[in-house]
Amino acid sequence: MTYLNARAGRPGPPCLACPLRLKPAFEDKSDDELSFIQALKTDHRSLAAGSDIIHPGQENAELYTLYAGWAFRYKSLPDGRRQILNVLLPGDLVGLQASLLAAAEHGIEALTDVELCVFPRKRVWDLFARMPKLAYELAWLGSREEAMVDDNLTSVGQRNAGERIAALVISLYRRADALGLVSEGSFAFPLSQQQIADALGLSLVHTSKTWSKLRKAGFFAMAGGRLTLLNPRLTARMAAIYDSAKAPRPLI
Amino acid sequence: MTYLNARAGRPGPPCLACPLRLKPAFEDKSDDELSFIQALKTDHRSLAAGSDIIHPGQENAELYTLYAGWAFRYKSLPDGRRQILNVLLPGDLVGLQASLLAAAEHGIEALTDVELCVFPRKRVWDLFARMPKLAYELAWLGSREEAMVDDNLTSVGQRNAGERIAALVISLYRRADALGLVSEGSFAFPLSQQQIADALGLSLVHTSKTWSKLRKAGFFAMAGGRLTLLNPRLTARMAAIYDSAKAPRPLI
DNA sequence: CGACACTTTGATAGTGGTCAAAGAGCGTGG
DNA sequence: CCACGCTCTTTGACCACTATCAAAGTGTCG
Repeated sequence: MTYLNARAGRPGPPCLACPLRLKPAFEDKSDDELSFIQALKTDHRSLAAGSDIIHPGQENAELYTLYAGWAFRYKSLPDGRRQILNVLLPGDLVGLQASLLAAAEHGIEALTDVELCVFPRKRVWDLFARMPKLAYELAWLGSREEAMVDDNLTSVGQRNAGERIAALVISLYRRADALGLVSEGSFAFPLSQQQIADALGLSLVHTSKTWSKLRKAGFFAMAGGRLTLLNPRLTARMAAIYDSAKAPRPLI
Repeated sequence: MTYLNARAGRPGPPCLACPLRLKPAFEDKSDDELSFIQALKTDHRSLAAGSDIIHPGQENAELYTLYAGWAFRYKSLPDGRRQILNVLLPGDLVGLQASLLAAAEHGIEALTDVELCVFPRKRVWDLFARMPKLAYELAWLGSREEAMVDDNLTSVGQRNAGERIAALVISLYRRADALGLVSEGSFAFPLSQQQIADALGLSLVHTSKTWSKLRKAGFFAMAGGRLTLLNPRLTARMAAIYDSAKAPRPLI
């Protein structure tokens, strides 16, 4: 996070060959649409972990696509408290809200080193004018992000510490899985406990205690920055808490 | 909320004469766009307070505009806990997320008796194809709603009970004010304490205690279902907590 | 090895939850 | 007109979950 804070200009692969297209989570695009996107894209940019992709209050924010790495949206209060609103994974749109609204009401920070595809704000309008199908998908992606914030809010407002952590882990596991990022039940989990605390509205200390309680109860394990979901039965109970399906019992 | 649960067919005013257009909050539309909207609108519907506008899990939800009254989006957990995600005021879009996503991941309930303008889901696509400017505004409204959920999440995750209530009251006051719903410092405030609790992630009892503490401290008063913001100095301090401006002190 | 960031643990305090019951407000029906 | 039932609000007592404070432990990197 020191010397390379905004390495730009590296071309990245052409959109036609974008590896994200291969993932099951991504719909097929027509050649027309792909070349339009390709023309829209003005840059491929790398940022180090910890740097701001969008500053709080920034005007004229650009629109990005997260090509590689993790990021998160957050909102700060004047006294330093901050809330992580949602986590962004490869393929997610970065800064749609900021590019539609006059000024960003939140910040976006790189959680790991990231690579971004850059689309200038002005051309977002072109996209609406000329590629309604893509515009529709943009709106769809926006709704999807809102649904994730909805989930988080429900967690933070209604669940206790253990349930919140379980829900977060499961949600990230599923999203990582959909991207093919899970191998042998484990996936890279770059969130620090402070960041988990900020995402769940908990204190760092309580997060640490609850986190290790869940680990010791056999829900999951951490090793080498990777998280493994253990014990399918327990995991299923965690999922029951996460899904709107069946009645929960206390987690621990 | 008994006999009239979905009185439909009443025409409502033509969009050209929509009273919401007169409010400063609403941008001018061209005649073209207005007649397009008018053609899109298939119904004008009344619902009683307490009824569901969109059921949780509902598929093929229609898109609405809230013509009159208040509503709220919510999300329930299997055991009955529920989180109110945001409050909808006249002029707000209802069900954008539900109409873009395959199935609604939340419910929307009428808080007061409401009147809705109905737009069929299928035609939302027409709007993207033929009226890019309107589509852009739709996406803009979606981002605006997400920003409101962001605020709520930050409140619930980071603020204590008194601050949460203050932030909610101020935010609603400002929105009501922008719609011309405030007269002499007071506005209709139809939320029950249970609903406030559900919105803020608090228990009913604690909400009641904190609410009356704020009242007794002279922040606001309730009478006849209307809330009055008292004491500009205290209000300014409440606003300071709400705005991302200056460092807060304890509220009470 | 030391600096630094992050995690863990123990002790203590407080915000907010739960339980229980009483008080207000309001429409319906005797 | 008042009683009854219903919903919503208020209050008190008690307890638990979570925050705060403090300090030690672990790991990584130059």
